[in-house]
Amino acid sequence: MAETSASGESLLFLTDEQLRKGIEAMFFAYRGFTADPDRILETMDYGRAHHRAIHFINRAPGLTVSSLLAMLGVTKQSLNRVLRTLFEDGLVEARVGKTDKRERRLHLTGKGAALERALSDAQRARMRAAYRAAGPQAVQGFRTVLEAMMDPEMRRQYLGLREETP
Amino acid sequence: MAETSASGESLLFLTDEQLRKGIEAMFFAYRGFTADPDRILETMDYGRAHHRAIHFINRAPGLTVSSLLAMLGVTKQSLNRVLRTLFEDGLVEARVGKTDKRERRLHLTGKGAALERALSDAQRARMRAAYRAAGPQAVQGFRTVLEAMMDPEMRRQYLGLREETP
DNA sequence: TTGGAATGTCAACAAGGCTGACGTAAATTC
DNA sequence: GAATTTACGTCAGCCTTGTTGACATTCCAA
Repeated sequence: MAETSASGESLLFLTDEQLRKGIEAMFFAYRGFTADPDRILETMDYGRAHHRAIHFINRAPGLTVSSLLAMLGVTKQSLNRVLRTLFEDGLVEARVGKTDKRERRLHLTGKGAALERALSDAQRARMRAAYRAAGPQAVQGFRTVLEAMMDPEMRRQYLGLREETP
Repeated sequence: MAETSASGESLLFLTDEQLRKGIEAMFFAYRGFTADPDRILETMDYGRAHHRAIHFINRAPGLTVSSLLAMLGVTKQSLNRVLRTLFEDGLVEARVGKTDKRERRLHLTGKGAALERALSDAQRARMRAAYRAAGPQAVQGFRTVLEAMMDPEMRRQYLGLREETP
């Protein structure tokens, strides 16, 4: 089929059919992407929202509630409901900001870090298998397309994250 | 940085750091992926669930409720709530199956097709821009990784879809 | 000192998942 | 021809996670 030989300077890869395939690939792949952590989470009383919070707190320990808010793209009320249960269950702790005492700097506890590891191990295992099956070239392309698909603001977040401990 | 030169036979692209980046890329990109249709949908009284139903009905006109169910991976109660509003609003119609009269074959009406076009135009525009920015090579890799990331059953669905009018 | 930022909280609501139970018509099997 | 299975619809109730709006507190900064 001509459609699979999307190489060189032709624009065959931009046909509506190709685009539709990309759309469906995103849909089905995202399901796979979340399936493994979801299975772990449902045994506890947590959902995907908890996973996301835990992920980003682990990723940038000491981040403030408002930066977490910005990354997750939800309202503070929504995030708070999640954070509260994580506090109560002793997975996350908040330390008052040093320079600005209004801020609450978020950190995983040992217990929280353990759950994070379990979740991301599961998710990484799938990602690793996919990467391995596809090869480095494909992975490079995968990341390139995903970056181009983000909203500009999100792309900034994605590219610019670093440890927040000013 | 060494991490960006994931080429050749090295396995640098399989480091935890690379995998984490892939995970976050999926998260942020999926947000962008759904953002444009979501904006259209919220002006009407619809949500992402309606979009998904409409997409797959358009994609395989005449499919049965149970195959749609299998593709979406939700319960019939959940799908039915969505389908009912689509029937009521005259976007989708159900025709009794010819050979098996228990089946309800789903089709978009003109109105439904119009909405589908609006939604997928918006979504394709972003996908097209991303594809164009990334180039054919990257697109190839993108699709390869996504396919590898799906659950096997979903991969079958993804690869095997065709017009259902037996 | 005063305005605004960072945060928490209460209340109410909606979408869209889920389970369980039940009903009906049509097909299939015995 | 009767019994079972399949394809679907529906009622009821529950949960998570998102939303808006309103209000309080604390603290930084001009």
